[in-house]
Amino acid sequence: MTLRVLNTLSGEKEPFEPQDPDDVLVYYCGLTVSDFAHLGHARTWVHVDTIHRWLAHLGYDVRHVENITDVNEKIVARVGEGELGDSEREVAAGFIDQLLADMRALNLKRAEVYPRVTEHVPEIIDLVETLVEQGHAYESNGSVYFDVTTFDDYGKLSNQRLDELEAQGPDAERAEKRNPADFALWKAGGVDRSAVADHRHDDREYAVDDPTGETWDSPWGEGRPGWHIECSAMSMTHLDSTLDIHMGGRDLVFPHHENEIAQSEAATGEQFARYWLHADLFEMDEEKMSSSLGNFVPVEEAVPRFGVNALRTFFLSASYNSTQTYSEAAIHEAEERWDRLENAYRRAAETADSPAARTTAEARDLRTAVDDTRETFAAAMNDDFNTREALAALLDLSSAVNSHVDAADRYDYRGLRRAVETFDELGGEVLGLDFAGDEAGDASLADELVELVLDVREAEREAGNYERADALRDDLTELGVEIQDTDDGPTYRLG
RNA sequence: GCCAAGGUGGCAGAGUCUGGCCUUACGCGGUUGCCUGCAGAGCAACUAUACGCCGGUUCGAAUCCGGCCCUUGGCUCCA
Repeated sequence: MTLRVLNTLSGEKEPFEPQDPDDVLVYYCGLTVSDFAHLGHARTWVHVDTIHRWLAHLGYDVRHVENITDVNEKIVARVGEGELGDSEREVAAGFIDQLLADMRALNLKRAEVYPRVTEHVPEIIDLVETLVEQGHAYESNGSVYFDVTTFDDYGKLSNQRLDELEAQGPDAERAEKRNPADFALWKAGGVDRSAVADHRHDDREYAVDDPTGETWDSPWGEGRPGWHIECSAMSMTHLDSTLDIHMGGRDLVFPHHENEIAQSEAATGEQFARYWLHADLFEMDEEKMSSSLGNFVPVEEAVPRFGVNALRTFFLSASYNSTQTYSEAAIHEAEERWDRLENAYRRAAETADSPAARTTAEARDLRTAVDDTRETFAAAMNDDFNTREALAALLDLSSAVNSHVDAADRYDYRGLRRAVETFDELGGEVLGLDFAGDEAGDASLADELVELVLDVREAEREAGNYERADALRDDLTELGVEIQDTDDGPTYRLG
């Protein structure tokens, strides 16, 4: 069973074959740090993370690089607000800290490296020089532009035709360009004032009227890197001239990724990325959620509110390559699904530990269900990362566990253990759900106290004092301890 | 205008590439029964024959072909 992925480059699902059979070189276009990350970013992250996890599960050594763009007119505009920092670097640093915290909160696997533009200016200048020497780029007024007419394949990713394209970039740039679709590799002088003005929020006061961004020396004078060039320079620096997988949001296909291909392939003469995977966008009221539209829910707010497991389940309930819409009802539904999984997990783990559990020759129903789940799950993930079906497979296993525990008078120890392992491996390792989270940490004293209260409650129940028993349960519930009575006695979960 | 993705039951959302073995996948919501001192969790069943519209191909189409309508995204910073 081989992995097949939808490649934007061909528009088709293709068998996945990395250059090296053991490694996968993954580059993910990360954020520009001019604002807080929102649920739209979170959704893409979770899918990229799950793809990473599945590749690792298949046995590949995943070399994952994810850039952070910390040079941008929008960041400079934030400097002008005067509250977040006095320089482009300072503002960026604050958002980067938050970004990394958000990623941890979402239980994302760490990338090998998170390269930043400010740390790679020499590599960027080298690459631009190469392109100028090759005749693919030209200087104009101290800026350097890529000449799109020198790259025959321009438009192959987004199916754009040069003569249909509208001019890129701010007005001031256009006069300097040979062709309307040429794009800046290097921008002369300081920050583009008109671009900064565009990014300012109208309803804010500006402490600094004329903020400036950082500039660097270059063969063309003082200046700043263009938007697209950093991804080419950094992916070549940290990975290779040819990537196996390049991922990003659908909104980056054009012009960002198209331009990355042009400048990279022109410079190296090699294919830039073999597979392009694009995550579709997250919508809010039939509009994409975005910082610039102001219609976003920050990750920082959403994680504590909904919980990381419910959020991941929510995002994974739709394909990475289809759009998804924000709605509290939908997130609530995902929370219910997650609860169902977690319930079955605990039930399987607890039942396996009960004295009535043993391995018998008969009653193989659960083991069969586990095998089915693993097979269905793998088939779903191998079919372009169909996470919704993968979740469905685990939910089927949940049903099987529940039916088994409800129906059997002797529990299948091995089947229950295998169910637990499967939840851990597929739900935990691959989908990034945290089954053990509630029991982790130093809850031992809390556990003992809860058990003490439950013992008292059991005694009251046996004595028929249901009012006192229920009062204890209510009190525990209020403290965030959920109680469930089962045939084998009460169980609880610390909220 | 050009390019791309999509329109599936009350909601959400797979399936479309590789026509039938597809089934209101999985789940949420609703109803009923079982279990329970109660609650929760769970189990069983039900929720009138859904696939944007119109044609076509086919023994057979959600799935293929043609046309049309609508939505979203990109062509300006963007995950």
